[in-house]
Amino acid sequence: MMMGKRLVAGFYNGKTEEVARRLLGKILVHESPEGTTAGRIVEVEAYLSEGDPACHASRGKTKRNAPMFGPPGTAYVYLIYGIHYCFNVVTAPEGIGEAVLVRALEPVAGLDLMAVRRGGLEDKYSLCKGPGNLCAAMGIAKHHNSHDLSRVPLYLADDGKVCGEIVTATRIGISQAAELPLRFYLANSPYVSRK
DNA sequence: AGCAAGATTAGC
DNA sequence: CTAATCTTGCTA
Repeated sequence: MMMGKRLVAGFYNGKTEEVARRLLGKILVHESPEGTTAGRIVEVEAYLSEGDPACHASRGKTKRNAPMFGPPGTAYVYLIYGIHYCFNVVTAPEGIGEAVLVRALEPVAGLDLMAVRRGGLEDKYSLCKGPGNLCAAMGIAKHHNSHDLSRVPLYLADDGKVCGEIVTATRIGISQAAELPLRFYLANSPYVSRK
């Protein structure tokens, strides 16, 4: 299944906010043993190393956030509230702890498998809505932590499709630095978790 | 060794 | 608005 060109290292050049915006419209693909699922990124949030206490890396490197300090294009996957996984793309150069949280996808392949993973949910607009939900639908879990996103089975690709207007907003679900404009989503997408 | 907090979600 | 559920990191 061809989902476009894999993203290469140069894609991550520039500030994390810019890379976050650049990730909108790109495709996340998971070729799992159960089948392939893929979704177009429609909503993201940037987490920065400086002036951003909401960022997991803001208090230095620990066992948990270590992948955030790895090379750009690394996956940072963690369990939140003991129940849901959150999927991030490491964006800053190695040694700097920054990442982009993917908050919503427009499903583009493997919708049936996504529905099964979501417990029979059939509404395509809800399949990958929210960071925990998209991980469930895509079959992303803790064993993907630290994975190199230029390689199978989990990778990012660009199918060349141009995305529309980008809206800048504040991040969801955080208590610190909640006023920073670090959330970005596609204005015309019905798959965004919240407008 | 104990404990509070957490980039969420579904259900009342 | 709250419970569910568990790993991590900080404090003692």
